[in-house]
Parts: sequence; C-alpha cells; structure tokens
Amino acid sequence: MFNFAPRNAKMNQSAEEKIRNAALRVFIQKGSSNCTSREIAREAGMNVALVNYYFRSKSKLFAIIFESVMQDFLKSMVQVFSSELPIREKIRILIEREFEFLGQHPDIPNFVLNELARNPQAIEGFIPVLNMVNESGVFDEAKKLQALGEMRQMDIVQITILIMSNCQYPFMAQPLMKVIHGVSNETYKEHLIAHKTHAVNMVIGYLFPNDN
Amino acid sequence: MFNFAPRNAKMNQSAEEKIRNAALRVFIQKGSSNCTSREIAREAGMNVALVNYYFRSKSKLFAIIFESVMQDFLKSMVQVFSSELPIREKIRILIEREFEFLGQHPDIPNFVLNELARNPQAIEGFIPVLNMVNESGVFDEAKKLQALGEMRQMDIVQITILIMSNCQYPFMAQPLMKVIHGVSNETYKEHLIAHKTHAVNMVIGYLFPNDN
DNA sequence: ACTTGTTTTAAACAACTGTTTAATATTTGT
DNA sequence: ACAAATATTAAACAGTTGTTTAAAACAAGT
Repeated sequence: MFNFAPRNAKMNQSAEEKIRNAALRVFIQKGSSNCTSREIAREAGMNVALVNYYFRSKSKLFAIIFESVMQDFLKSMVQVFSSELPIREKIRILIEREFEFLGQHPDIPNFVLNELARNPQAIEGFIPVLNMVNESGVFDEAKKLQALGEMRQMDIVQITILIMSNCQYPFMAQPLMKVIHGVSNETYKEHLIAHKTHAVNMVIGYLFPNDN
Repeated sequence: MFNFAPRNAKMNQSAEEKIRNAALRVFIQKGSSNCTSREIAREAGMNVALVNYYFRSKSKLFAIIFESVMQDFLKSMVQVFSSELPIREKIRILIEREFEFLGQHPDIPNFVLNELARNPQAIEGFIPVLNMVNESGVFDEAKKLQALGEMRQMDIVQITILIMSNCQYPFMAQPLMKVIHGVSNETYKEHLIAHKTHAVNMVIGYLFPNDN
C-alpha cells in the first residue's frame, strides 16, 4: 500500500520516502512528462541530485510510482471479484469500494488512462494481476447465470465497461461537470455520494432484469 | 468545424493549414506539454520558425486548437438538447450521436479531460456555449416530467454524469480494457458498437422506470 | 527589370532539461 | 576517537526547449 499522505503528514520520513511521496503527488497532478526532476525535488524539500541518487533516473522513479498506483487502482477490483459472495453482491460491493477508493484518490483514473493512452505497453507488466480476475471464476459464474436467464445476455467485456464507466467517469469529469452546472467543489462531492446509489441500482437493475 | 484529415489528405493546403492540422494531431496524441514545436513542424513538413510566424507562440497555437476541439466536443450535445423532440428521444439521439462522434474521434475525451484536470480555468471561455444547454429548457422540461412522476427523481447534474459516463468512458478506457480482456482493436470496436445499445436502453430504462 | 510585401529558411539565443561529478557533511561501526 | 560508509550539496555537463533574428526565396504589381 502506497503512502498518499500530504507533504507535512509525517516529519520522520526518510529522504527516500519524501522523494517517493513528492513524486507520487507531482506525477499524478502533472503527468509523467509534464513535470521536472527539480520540481519533484523541490516538492520533497531536497536537492535535485538526490532524486537520481535514490532512484537512478526520472523514468525509473516514474516506473516505481506508476507500478504502485496501478496496484492500488486494480486491487479493490480484484479483491471483490475474488470473494465468495453471490455475483449481485460482488457487483454491488465492487461499485461501492470503487467509489470509496476514488473518493480518496479522484485523480488516479485520469492519470492511469492518460499514461496508458500515450504508452499502451506500460500496462503489460500488470497482466498477472489482471489474470487473477479471470482465475477467480467470476466470468464463468456470470456466464452460468446468463445461461439460466437470470442475468442479461451480454459480453463480459461490456459488463466491465458498464461498471467501470459509472464508477470512474464521475470522478474524471469533475472539472468539466462543475463548470457545466456551475456547482462548487462541495456540492459536486455530495452529487458523487448520491451518484453511488444510482450507479449500483442502475447497473444491477440492468444486469438482472428479472429481479423486481 | 475542424479539419481532422490525416497528413496526406489534401495536397493543396496552405502552410498555415498544414501546421494547424499537424498541431491538432500532435496535441491530441501527446497533450499540450508533452510535445515540442519542432515535432509539430516536422509533422507538418515545415520549418520550426513557421509555427511561430503564423501563430506567434506554441501556447497561442494550442489555445486555438483546444478551442476548436472543445467546439466539436460540445456541439452535438448542445444541438440535440436544443431540439424540439420529446425528452426520451433527445436522450436517445444524444447518446447515439455521442457514440458516432467518439467513434471518429476516440481520443478527444481523454485529451479534453486531461487538459482540464491540469488547467481547470481553461474551460471558462466555453461557458457561453454551455449556457445554451441551460437556455434550451431541457432541464426545465426534465423537472416537469419529474414532478409528474414520469421521470426518476434525481438531480440534473447526476443525469448529465449518467449519460456522459456511459458514452465517453468506453472510448477513454480502450487501452485498459483491451489488455484486461485480451481483445484486439477490431474486437473492441465491435464491443463499442454493441455497447451503444446497452447505454441507450440502460440509461433510458433507469431514467423512465414506468416505461417497461 | 525593379520595387514591394510576403513567405521560408538556417542559425543563433537564453532558459531549462535529465544526469553526473566531485567535494562536503553526516552517520555508523569499532 | 577515528575510519569507512553513506547522505547531501553546489556546480557543471551536454542536449533540448520555445523563441527570435537576419538573410534568402518567392510572388505580385508597376
């Protein structure tokens, strides 16, 4: 688990930790190429040379940060999918955990998708993690329920898109939506909380049309 | 309307047009800060100095490109909202047009949201365009239908999020989804086409629960 | 042909980039 | 207390950045 603590959260961090946490903040806010080594060092309150002293190069530092962010990004998804709950509950809890996670780290989807759009092969190192979802058997479970007519007949790819769309986009579009409707930060946060219920009900209602 | 034509589409473009179109392609693919003036010039097959000769500076060129992309990005949305159709049809056509637009320009949502995340005040110039949606009366129309119990009781902000999530995210997450499910470009495109129907049915079904 | 204004070029500019170096400070083991 | 290892610093490095300059090529009007 990565340390998302703000700059002054702990005073007893090592220099390496300070740089790591500063890099995490700067990379997520600005992207991998739209920031400088000196900016990261300044954010950490350290000398530029220390960044390379501990991490060899900017790109190696970014690889480490990106790896840890991706782990966090994928973890709750995989965990819930691998649980023993019935599939309706899996989806419900998945969406709720995603909203909880994104509430704390709203910039991560934008960061991840943007880095991936510019460098698609960056994701290949995470195929093992992603395969855990396949191996968990959720997809097989879904196919069984579809065969029984209990779950709507649609491709697993589209089910994933459906769920993720309604979780991640509301956080990614925050700057756009705030201006379109002229609402404050606080108001938008309340909308996000209310939106979680809509996402759960709409997605589950659509995937299991015989429920009510 | 902007010219999204590829490099060799027209041979009789002026130097200014060549640079404009090259800048459009490069900016969308790499973002405003992750590309160089020389890269844009090379893509246009011209000298670096010409970029500044016609557009004064890289940032002024980007402002022009961003403006035109935003116009395209917002246009179909506004047009449909301003039409005279009943609201169910408005939403259906809105989603279908969004999918059509995004099928041709799948990188634009990522580009726009990313630029907006790093520079939120960049959107302020488009408030007039956005206000056209308000002035069209769609929101008032929705509130009336909600008062009649015909439309689900939920905030306009959340309705917007609901619709946009299911249109834009499927395109934005393409690199992620392709790896998660190990599908090719072509297969994913087919999923996107099939997904349009799901988006329409799910959203309208959720917003108008008495329809069945 | 010659002047005028416009377009295009190569070269230069200073500022900034990631990275390295070599010297200094600090910690650690004995 | 001292020596070895580690941590930190300021300065320098070569390459790239956006931008400007000054000269050249081109077009059009007379």
